[in-house]
Amino acid sequence: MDSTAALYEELAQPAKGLSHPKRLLLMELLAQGERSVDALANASGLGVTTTSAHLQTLRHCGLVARRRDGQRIHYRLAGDDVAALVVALKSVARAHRAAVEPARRAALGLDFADGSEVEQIGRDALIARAQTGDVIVLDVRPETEFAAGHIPGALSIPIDELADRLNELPTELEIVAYCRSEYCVMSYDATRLLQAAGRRVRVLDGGVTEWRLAGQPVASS
Amino acid sequence: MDSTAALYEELAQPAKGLSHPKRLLLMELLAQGERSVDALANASGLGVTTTSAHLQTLRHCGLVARRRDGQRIHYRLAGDDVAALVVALKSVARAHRAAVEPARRAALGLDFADGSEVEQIGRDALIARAQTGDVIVLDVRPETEFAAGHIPGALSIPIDELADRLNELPTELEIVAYCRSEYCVMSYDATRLLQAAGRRVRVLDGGVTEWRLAGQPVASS
DNA sequence: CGTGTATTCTCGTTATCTATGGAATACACG
DNA sequence: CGTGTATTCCATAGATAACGAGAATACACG
Repeated sequence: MDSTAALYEELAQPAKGLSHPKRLLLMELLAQGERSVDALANASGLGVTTTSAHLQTLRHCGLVARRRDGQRIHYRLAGDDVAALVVALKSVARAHRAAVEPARRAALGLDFADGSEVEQIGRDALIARAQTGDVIVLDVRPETEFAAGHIPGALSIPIDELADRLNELPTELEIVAYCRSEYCVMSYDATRLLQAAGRRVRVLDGGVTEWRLAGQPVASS
Repeated sequence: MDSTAALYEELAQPAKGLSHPKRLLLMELLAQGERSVDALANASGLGVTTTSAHLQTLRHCGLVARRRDGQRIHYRLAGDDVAALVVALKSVARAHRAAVEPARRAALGLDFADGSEVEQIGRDALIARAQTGDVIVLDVRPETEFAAGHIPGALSIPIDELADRLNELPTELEIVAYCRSEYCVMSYDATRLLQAAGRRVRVLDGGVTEWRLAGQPVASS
């Protein structure tokens, strides 16, 4: 193998890491903050062994780094450029692959019998609305992900607990729900639940990952 | 397979396309402009059958599009977002994989026994220098790629012909050579040749692909 | 409507990747 | 220093991908 082939072999490695759907899912989870192997296994539905193997692959591709803390090992994205690469990848897929949009609508549950659509709100529009104070920004991700980084001023009610904690949401204000990313189902599930309860809800266009990469502030703890 | 898995399967496809070194090389060639299958086979060193198969793969991944013109079929990148994705991929590889830098230096021939380094010049610095007019911008790619798009005002002398056409370059001006991209060897080969002939040469940091994606003007024909 | 050229298709061989169970390792805790 | 937990290593069977030679297809040209 000549040196040029060797160079392209090296340059292609990160793409190899992202080329498996389960690894892409792991990257999306890691974009929410660092996580241990078995937390990732639980969240992804993979076996621990398989998860570990995929994380090794991602590490050798240069996409993730890890840190030991006692018995467990926490993996994290290797950098913000990696998060941006993942977002760019998904954006290219959506723009140039016809099969993505129906798959997205199916996964997010956007195809209603009555033809209604979930209303979205852009980042800039949300920022403008938030300044007038007449909107509740609702983070429906699990608590650990909220703690690792969220939109300043957002209220945290994980999707699993939302049905039982409806009373924490003032009835007179519009709600804007968000979760991990453009392709995460949680904010859409939350919207259906809240709409059934008679609330006015919109979904933020893009999750906290896109928010952060756009240079918007993120609060933690 | 549930619908979420199906969605990630779809989103990962473009990465699958970029995950093979030869396909990444084809993408780099296509970033210079559209090309027929056998032109790509020749330029990449692959067999025609294999090249065609890789192009099919890239097409199904949504990374390239094609156009029939008589007997031949011209492939092209599916869009500028795709070119940007490829650049971002290479950038991530370089930033997070230790093996990339030595492979790059080996492929570009940057390791000299005397420890000397090739001098680079950034885009902004080149633009500033070009306005004073005391610099020759030299495009050393094949003529067809120059025709498809080049830096305005650049002089075209393909690397193969450079040794025979040295007299076309004024001796009193500094030369800035460029080619396809950050990882393309041609401008470095040209630099060595020109330095041996006693010329003062620098290499543009990034090729015409990065130039275009940075929003700089590109001339064609 | 035959001939030549460019591209794609078919198919078989070989190599690589994935998932998983069980063993091995690393660390914390009493 | 044994026990329990988290992670990685090892071996393997099944699936998928790469390559190239030859056949088939699509088009241009006379």
